[in-house]
Amino acid sequence: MHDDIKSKLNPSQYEAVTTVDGAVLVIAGAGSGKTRAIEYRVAHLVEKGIDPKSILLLTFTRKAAHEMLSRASRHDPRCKDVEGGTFHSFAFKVLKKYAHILGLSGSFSILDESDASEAVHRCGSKLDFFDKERKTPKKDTLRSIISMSVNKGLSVSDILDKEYPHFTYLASEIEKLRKEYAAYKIQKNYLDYDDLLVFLRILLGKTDVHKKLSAKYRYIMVDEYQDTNIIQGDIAYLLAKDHGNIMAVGDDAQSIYGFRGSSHKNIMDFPGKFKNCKVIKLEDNYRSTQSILDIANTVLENMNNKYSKCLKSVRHEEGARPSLNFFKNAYDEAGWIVSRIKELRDEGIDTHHQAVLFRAAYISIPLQAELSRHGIPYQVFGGLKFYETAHVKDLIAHMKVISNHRDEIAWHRVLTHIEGIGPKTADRLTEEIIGKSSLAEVIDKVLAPSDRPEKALKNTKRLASFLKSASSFKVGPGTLYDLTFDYYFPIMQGKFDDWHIRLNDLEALRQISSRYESLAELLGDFAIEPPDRGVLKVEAKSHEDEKPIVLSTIHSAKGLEWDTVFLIGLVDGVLPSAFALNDAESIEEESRLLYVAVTRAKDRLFLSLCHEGMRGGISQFNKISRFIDSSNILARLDQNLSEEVSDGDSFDLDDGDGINISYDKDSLLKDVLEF
DNA sequence: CCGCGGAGTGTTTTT
DNA sequence: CACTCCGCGG
Repeated sequence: MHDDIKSKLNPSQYEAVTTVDGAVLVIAGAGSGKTRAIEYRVAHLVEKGIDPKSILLLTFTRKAAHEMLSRASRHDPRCKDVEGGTFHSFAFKVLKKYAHILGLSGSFSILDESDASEAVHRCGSKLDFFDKERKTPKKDTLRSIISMSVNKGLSVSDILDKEYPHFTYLASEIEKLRKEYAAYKIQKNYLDYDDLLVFLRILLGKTDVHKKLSAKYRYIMVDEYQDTNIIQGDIAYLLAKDHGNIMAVGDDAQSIYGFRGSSHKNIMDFPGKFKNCKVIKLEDNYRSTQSILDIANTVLENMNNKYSKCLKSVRHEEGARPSLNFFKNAYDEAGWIVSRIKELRDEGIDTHHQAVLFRAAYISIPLQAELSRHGIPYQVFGGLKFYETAHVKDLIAHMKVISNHRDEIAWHRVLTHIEGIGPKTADRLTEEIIGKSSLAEVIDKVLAPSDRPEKALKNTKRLASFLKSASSFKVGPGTLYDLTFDYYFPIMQGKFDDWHIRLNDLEALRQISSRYESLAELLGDFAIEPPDRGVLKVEAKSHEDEKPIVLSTIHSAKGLEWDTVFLIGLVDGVLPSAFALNDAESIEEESRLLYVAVTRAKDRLFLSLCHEGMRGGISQFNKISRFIDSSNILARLDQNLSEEVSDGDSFDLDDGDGINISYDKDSLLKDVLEF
């Protein structure tokens, strides 16, 4: 192994890998072999005889943790016992064990974003916050204001000044609401995503739990450190302060999570927090050709905050010049990308070595349609998760009330799906339900009485019998799913016109459920480490074993790389996002996002945009992104107009000149109605 | 009090 | 375009 290390790493990587004790900050430019350094370091520690269970690897996504540990396991199988995960999943695990120290039950439920909004709404109603006489923020906005104040460590009024100046007059009331919401969650044994971090910090900072944890985890590693927020930074510090063995890895130029409170200050302050912190820089780029890096470097150069980085390719290849491609509309663009993908595939670049990246998931919809049309399988990362869709949330809510019969948010959802029961009755019943000591009692005492209208009665009975069979004998999550589905299916058909499409998601949920041993585990994982939206099944006749091409938001593409990258939607309002245009700091983050996107490409980079944009149903002319429309970037790109690049694949119709007009409106209507 | 239909609104990124 | 909010009829 040792010779292996020396031959496979450059001197800086080698130093990072072989520094075992003390604090180390690794500043790693894009493509500089950061993942490789972590992979080898984990393997090296284990080889040295360090117990893998005493190594903790905190990453930003579960995917990243999994990737690094499975790579490390190839060097030494013991590496699979290393603890790895996101801050949130780690917090979940620790809190399950130690929540009682904070006076909380270990069987808390996790509120996802929409649950949290519901909860905020309940608290607001209780405080008579929603006054019809005045304009108040919606529940989602309130939740996000409160969350931002937690994650950025600022007061509600600071957040309002910055993000919602028109609501500043409500500052003290929203502050009150924030407190009410916090109290509500503690009382109901709910934790939202922020609480996981906040409570872990309290546990580590104010109790002796940090002693136990730092005795257990002797070696801490944190990836993507530039994307941690203040709370996460504190957690890392508290975990490591007793022994000082911590390695943080990051790149300040790739900080793209400012919107949820990440702060590049963490990375700057890191060396000051730990004595004798070693700082190692990885600067050589192993990934991309020089002409791709030239674009990346120019993006950095154009920013106000200067980053000292200048990426240099060690591949010694100029490579193909990246191109900028203009299209009339999204369909032309999609058609062109699909034919280019096929071309490259025929040249031997497999589709899973290609990726299409975008700022926001909705940008990719026309492309998804085009890929399906051509039978090319694809997988979408980022954007709306399938667990956030209404039908999946519905089904999960039914499983939640079985897991925790005091989950009032889940009950409310379940009850309002019964015909004849509306929000008011649901509130009243929920109130009764949470006073009961068991689900059986709920079924007998609350759901049985018959003082309701005929229709509601029948449906309540159906619910009661479903709950009885689902809870009366020990059913595993798989069986429970089936029972829940049988109950929910007719409701779903009534609620959604497109229920048949939604069945796909439920099928995915069925498969996931059947893999779990316990319901509590399923629900916990579902909130914290949600599965990605499944591969879209496309009948790929000629290329059956073809791996899907990745379509991903730039955020979700972090840390990954492909031979060929298509970056679409390079217009003002998309990248940079319309949301960021008023604020210099946000604009900077958008341009770091562009930096992250272009540095994902190894060999080929295609930038594109289309001029026909839709906003709120009104079409408008899209302007080229301000980041691209600068002479030093344009000079490095080959530019193609859509006429030159379009091929025979898209529809090419003339305007029908020369065909006799044989219809008037009446005869058209007549023909239409015939069918 | 429920549920339907019409009007209005705002639209990112993730755990 | 999709989701939420509001007002009215049953």
